[in-house]
Amino acid sequence: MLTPKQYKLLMFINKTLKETGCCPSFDEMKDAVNLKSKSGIHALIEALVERNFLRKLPHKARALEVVRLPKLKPSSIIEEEKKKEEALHSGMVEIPLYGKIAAGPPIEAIADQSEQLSVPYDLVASGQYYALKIEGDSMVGIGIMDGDTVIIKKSDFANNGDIVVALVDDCEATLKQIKKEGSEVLLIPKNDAYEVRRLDAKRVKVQGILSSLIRTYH
Amino acid sequence: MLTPKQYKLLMFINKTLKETGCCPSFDEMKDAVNLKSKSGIHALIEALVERNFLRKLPHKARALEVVRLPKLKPSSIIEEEKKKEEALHSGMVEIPLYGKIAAGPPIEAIADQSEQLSVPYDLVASGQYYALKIEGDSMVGIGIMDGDTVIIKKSDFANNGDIVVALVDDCEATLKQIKKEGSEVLLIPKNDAYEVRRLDAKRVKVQGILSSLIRTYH
DNA sequence: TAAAAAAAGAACTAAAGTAGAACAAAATAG
DNA sequence: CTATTTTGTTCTACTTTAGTTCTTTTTTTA
Repeated sequence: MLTPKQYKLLMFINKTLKETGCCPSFDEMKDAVNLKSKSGIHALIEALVERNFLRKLPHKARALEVVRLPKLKPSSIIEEEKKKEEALHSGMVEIPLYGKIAAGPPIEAIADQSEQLSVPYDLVASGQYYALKIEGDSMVGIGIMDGDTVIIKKSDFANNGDIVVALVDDCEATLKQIKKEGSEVLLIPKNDAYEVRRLDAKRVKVQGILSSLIRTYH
Repeated sequence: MLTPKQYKLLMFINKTLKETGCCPSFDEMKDAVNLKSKSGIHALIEALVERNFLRKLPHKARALEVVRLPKLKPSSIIEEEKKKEEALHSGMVEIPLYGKIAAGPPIEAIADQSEQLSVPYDLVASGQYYALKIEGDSMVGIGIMDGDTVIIKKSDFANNGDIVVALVDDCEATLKQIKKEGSEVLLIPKNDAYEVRRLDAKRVKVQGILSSLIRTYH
């Protein structure tokens, strides 16, 4: 993806911006990556802008912004750092996309053909998560639309009022609001066209709690 | 992003604003950053406004507002968090979070604490984007709820049926479905409790098109 | 060893910073 | 409301700092 020099420069710019709040000049950068001329910096920056790692305000000095950081480090850099442990590195923002949910087969049944989905880190800060695509309109009353992607935090326990992934009779998974009443459980859709289901608690397993939602248009 | 002078001035303005509650004058600023003429302050402020760190209320004296501050971190923490940071932000890009939208002041006028927001790269692959927090329930009919974060693609043009950020009379920004009828424009809420507004096309400016939506629970 | 890529260097262009003054607009005092 | 003061804007001129472009040299590698 990036050459070692590009990577090193990008990291230096990012570090400087965060540490000092202001953007380094070309001369400062050339020292940081051990070049003796700033013409090389120019080429590196052009490459980083073209690859969408940096953005610069045209015709402005010291006006660079880091857009993103690379997913993969150049292999030479990795080897440099291999001494230091780097176990938790990749896969951090990737969570499994299990499939569709509403009425249908249990999510375990489709879990094997899962894709990975990138989500913002702050949505999945602690705990185990997975994603599901919503199918159907039983929850439109609280703004969960057909086609939305929901991010579910794994949990086998839920509080009254939580929106949960509920597995009924080990064969049907739905997203509903949950309410416990004695030995029974209510699964409450959020759409007047659907009816509340009242089930024996033994038949219902909570598989996770709704944590966030992502929707794309067009 | 910032030059050292710009940074120094921004910090001074921010500090003064927090300590005294009122905005320093140009003369006070020129002393604070060791200038002998306030023309330089003017240029610095223009640069900070252009870079979205400051906002000034037009035709007002001492009426500057700090929109955001560059994210700073002590170098020790940076080193410690470097690997983690990389993992967190891989595949993510930063886009500005301007503020709230619904019925109210124009988005330029809000954004008291415009932050940056991390979003998955594939949501904002091409084009310029910004984020807004939804305030109000005028769009619940299509699942856009109070408190949701929407990601808007910058555009001054929209097709019929698009959900857009519309600026009315340069002073009121809302998220609505747009429909053009001759020289008029309809702004269509998606909630029966609200009425469609029919306005002369000249009064309405499109500021962006709804691109995606993120919601977090709890 | 030749071709390609990276780096260095110099010359140039552009932007940022400095200063002062004249002026326009906003805030305030009377 | 008007006069006065405070504050902000604009202009010119200049210095310094920063960024771009080009050619030459060095290094890499096919």
